[in-house]
Amino acid sequence: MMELPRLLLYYSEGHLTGGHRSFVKPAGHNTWRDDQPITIDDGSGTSTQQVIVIESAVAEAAGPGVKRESSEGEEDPWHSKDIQTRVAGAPPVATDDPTTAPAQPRTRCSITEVSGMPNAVKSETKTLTVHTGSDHRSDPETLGLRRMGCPPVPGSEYLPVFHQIQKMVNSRGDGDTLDTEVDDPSCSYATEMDPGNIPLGLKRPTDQSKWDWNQYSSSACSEGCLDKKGEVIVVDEVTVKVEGDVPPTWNAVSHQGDGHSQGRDFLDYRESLETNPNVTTHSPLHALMDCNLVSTSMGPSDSHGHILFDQVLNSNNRAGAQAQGGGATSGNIKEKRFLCMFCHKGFSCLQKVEIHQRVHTGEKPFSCTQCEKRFSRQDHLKRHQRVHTGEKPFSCTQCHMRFAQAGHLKMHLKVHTGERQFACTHCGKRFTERSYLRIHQQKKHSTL
DNA sequence: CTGGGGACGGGGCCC
DNA sequence: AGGGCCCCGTCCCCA
Repeated sequence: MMELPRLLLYYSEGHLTGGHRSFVKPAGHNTWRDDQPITIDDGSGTSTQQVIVIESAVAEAAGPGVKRESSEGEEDPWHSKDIQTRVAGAPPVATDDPTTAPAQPRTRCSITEVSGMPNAVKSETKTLTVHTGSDHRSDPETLGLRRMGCPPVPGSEYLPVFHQIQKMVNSRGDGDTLDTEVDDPSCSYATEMDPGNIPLGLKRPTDQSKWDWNQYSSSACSEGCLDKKGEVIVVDEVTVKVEGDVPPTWNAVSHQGDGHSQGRDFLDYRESLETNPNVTTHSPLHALMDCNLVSTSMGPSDSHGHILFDQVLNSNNRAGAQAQGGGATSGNIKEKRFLCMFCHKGFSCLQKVEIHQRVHTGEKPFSCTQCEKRFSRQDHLKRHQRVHTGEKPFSCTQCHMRFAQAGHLKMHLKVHTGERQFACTHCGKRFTERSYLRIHQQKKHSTL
């Protein structure tokens, strides 16, 4: 059984925070490189944030004024069983049958029209059902992409398409049709999405093992999509109950490691789903992924669509969820209720998880005006710019050396103190830095 | 080879 | 909530 979740859907249109910028990776490049020219989109356009509150999500779902039109979707064996975030009273609309509907959109799309909001916001969205990975595409036809000259790309990643969708959403703020804003610069890559013109790294790899997460993140995330920050799905707490035990893979070790490997796991996972629509998985990552896709389809989404499961998303799975983040969420879960959709690490607030997710997406919204270098964080940019200004605020009191970073000074002070706290366990040799010790051990004791 | 410094990524915390 | 700072870690380059 499950109770009726109260689902809050946030998304912003071109919402940029803190100097947030989108960036458009040049076509043909699969990874971000510092030396690559990048088109900066300051996102000076609309920056409205819209909130769709779907209360109790019963049949009337979003309540008065909100019309929901569930399209074909699919039953998710896992989510319907284990997560049960599905709206109560909204039984599975359709059973996923890849044999009968192979070309069906794999996302359940709907049009949510929120009345009472300025401009009578209409938004493309999906039902809030969390689907399996085999259900993570929006229907391009439903979304009017064909009319926009953006035919669906078989097997291609859909995030840029969703960007299109978002643009449509923007355009529909005035009640216009979906086909507006075709001249929006962000649509420029729409043609790039054409199957015949899509060397964007969006092709699906034939060999999953060779699939580069950067390829995904840089293409799908940077293809003009990054100006769509802030969309959030918050599965509100308390009302969500979860049935079933923690899936065995919930604590799987496969989602550990560095960010890219996490992303790769994430992608490989989805890849497997795409290549095998019949695959049934129980990975929570899967759930997160699909949630993301739900948010993605809502409009401004991108690969950074934030899946923020509130603290009791998995009231029964908390232990697993805590373990999942490598212990990152093992602290006060109430304080870290925003989960990274990639690694499930918990953060205390939305912005933190947004920033953190750049680890996985590779997004670097902050660019140096003097050297084109880009940074994921503003303070990193500020710190970097000391390279250009020559500013060295940190001075040694013992030798008048100056440093641009506090850490440099701290490290330098060891020269004076003679501190060598890192001792080799093999030969006893001591070093001032852990990295020195590590290198020493690699070279001297690698055979041990 | 080692030490020193520069640069940067990421998390946590404070204001 | 957002910005900034501190801290830690890592990598790289050079003497």
